[in-house]
Amino acid sequence: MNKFVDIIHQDFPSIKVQYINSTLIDLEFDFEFILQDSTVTWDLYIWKCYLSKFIESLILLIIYCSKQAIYNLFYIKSQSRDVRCNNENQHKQKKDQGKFQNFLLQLKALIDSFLAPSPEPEEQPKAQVTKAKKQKKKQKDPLAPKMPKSAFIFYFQDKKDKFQSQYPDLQFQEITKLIASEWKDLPKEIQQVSQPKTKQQYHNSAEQDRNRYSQEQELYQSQTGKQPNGKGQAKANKSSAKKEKIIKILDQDEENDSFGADIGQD
DNA sequence: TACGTAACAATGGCTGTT
DNA sequence: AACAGCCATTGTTACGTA
Repeated sequence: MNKFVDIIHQDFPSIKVQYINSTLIDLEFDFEFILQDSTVTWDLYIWKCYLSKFIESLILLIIYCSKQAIYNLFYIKSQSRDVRCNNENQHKQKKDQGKFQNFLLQLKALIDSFLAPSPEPEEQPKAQVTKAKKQKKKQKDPLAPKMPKSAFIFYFQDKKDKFQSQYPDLQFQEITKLIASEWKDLPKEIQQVSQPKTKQQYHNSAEQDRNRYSQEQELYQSQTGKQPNGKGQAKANKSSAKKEKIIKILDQDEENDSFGADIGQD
């Protein structure tokens, strides 16, 4: 809360901040405080700058304050005050001020709708989801073929022992994080000829396992008398086609890399 | 049919339940 | 004591919904 107030003071020194209690604050300011700064040329750019600052502060407000505090913010007491500015800019300033007021009114409407009583979150769906998960787990046929291992899983199996011996005190979850981190950095190593195994090789292993899964799935379906799942199969085919497309694009990108300078000169 | 999301693949240690 | 489930990750598959 204090951080928010500090930022409000810094960005909007004309705003008076008053605590009502530990969670509610009352803000009082007039729209014309911005216009008081005679050094500012009042154009749309500056207006946008102030607006972005204001929105930034609003976001902080949402983080630090309760909904009620946000509501209080928009009970703004606008005071009429003489604006010391050039006559030629006065009309534009009033117009921009109107825009700003409209913005605040729209924002207030938004906040009002946000604050409208919403139905209490029902815990029942969550329980149903959990139950559904358990039911689905129970329904899994032990004779059904195991799902194919992904490239990451192959990499995980390959690196697990190395990381465990290297960091014997680390918990397994932490080791998993390390392996995942190294997996993300792996593409950089693809270009190194000396690298024993590249990411592509793990993807190849995964591709082989997918083929294994397809064959076992067909066999399983013929043995159990179940009709092939058209939807799942179609999706799998689509996924495979999508992957091939991505690989093609990547290959194309590699080829284009040598012409990158030409592309950049559009 | 497209999209979103849960489940699952591997792994070992830990925790909770029976 | 034995067993089940969770954690942590990425990538793929299965399934439900609009």
